[in-house]
Amino acid sequence: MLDITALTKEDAATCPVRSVLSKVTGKWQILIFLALEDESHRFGELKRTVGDITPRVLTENLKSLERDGFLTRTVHSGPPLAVSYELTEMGHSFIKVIKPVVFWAGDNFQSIDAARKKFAS
Amino acid sequence: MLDITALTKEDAATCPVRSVLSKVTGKWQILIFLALEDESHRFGELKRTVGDITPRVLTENLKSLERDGFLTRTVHSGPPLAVSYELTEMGHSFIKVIKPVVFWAGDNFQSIDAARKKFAS
DNA sequence: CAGAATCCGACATGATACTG
DNA sequence: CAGTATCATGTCGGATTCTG
Repeated sequence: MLDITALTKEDAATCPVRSVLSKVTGKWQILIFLALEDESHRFGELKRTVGDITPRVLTENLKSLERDGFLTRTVHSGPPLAVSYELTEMGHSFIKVIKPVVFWAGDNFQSIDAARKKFAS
Repeated sequence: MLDITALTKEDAATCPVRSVLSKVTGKWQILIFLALEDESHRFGELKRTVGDITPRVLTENLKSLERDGFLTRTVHSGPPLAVSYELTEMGHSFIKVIKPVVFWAGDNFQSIDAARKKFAS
């Protein structure tokens, strides 16, 4: 088993596992990762692709991911002003381990739903 | 690419991916999973193993994981009263896909930390 | 176009005290 | 032992408005 004690009593800034998990614990990050998997996108494109996200929240998420080295932000001087976001090598590496979780979710949602219904009864 | 539109505009109750990710978005669930990976544990054991978690929060987490079929709760009539928690087959299946993420975190934390320092400058 | 500023509400967690 | 009950708080996301 992993050394659990090494993961406890630490905040997200210092605990490796929590630091990484925090990149997908939000409501939108996983969608951002998937949107950027194959190609870079501009701010507005991301906003449309991801869905109902507000610009403030999108900016916040992108800044967090950029800050931790998962993606890069590139400004193309306008006008019109354009800013593109692209996954880094680390971002691509991360998506490789997180996608199985996404697929697992698709494969097992029925079971989870069944468990919920059973538990309710 | 995955069909992102299928993942948007849905709450955690109906979106497969978010429903599953919500099992590790909390501060404690991953620790609970790892603690139960090799053997079942009683409430008090879990509390000590996981660390500074309060009984209220531990109960809440365990109930959520039980409700969705990741673990089972077994009452052994006392006295003394004993309640043991054990991963289900689905729980074990899930830990298989989530552990690579944990390992990835250990392998890449240095890079994340470096990116943070660089970004700050 | 790509954000920033401000205000607000919801939910997860923490602290403390109590119980079958 | 294994929880439950209350109260307090902090962070994340949502809505709205404004700007280089």
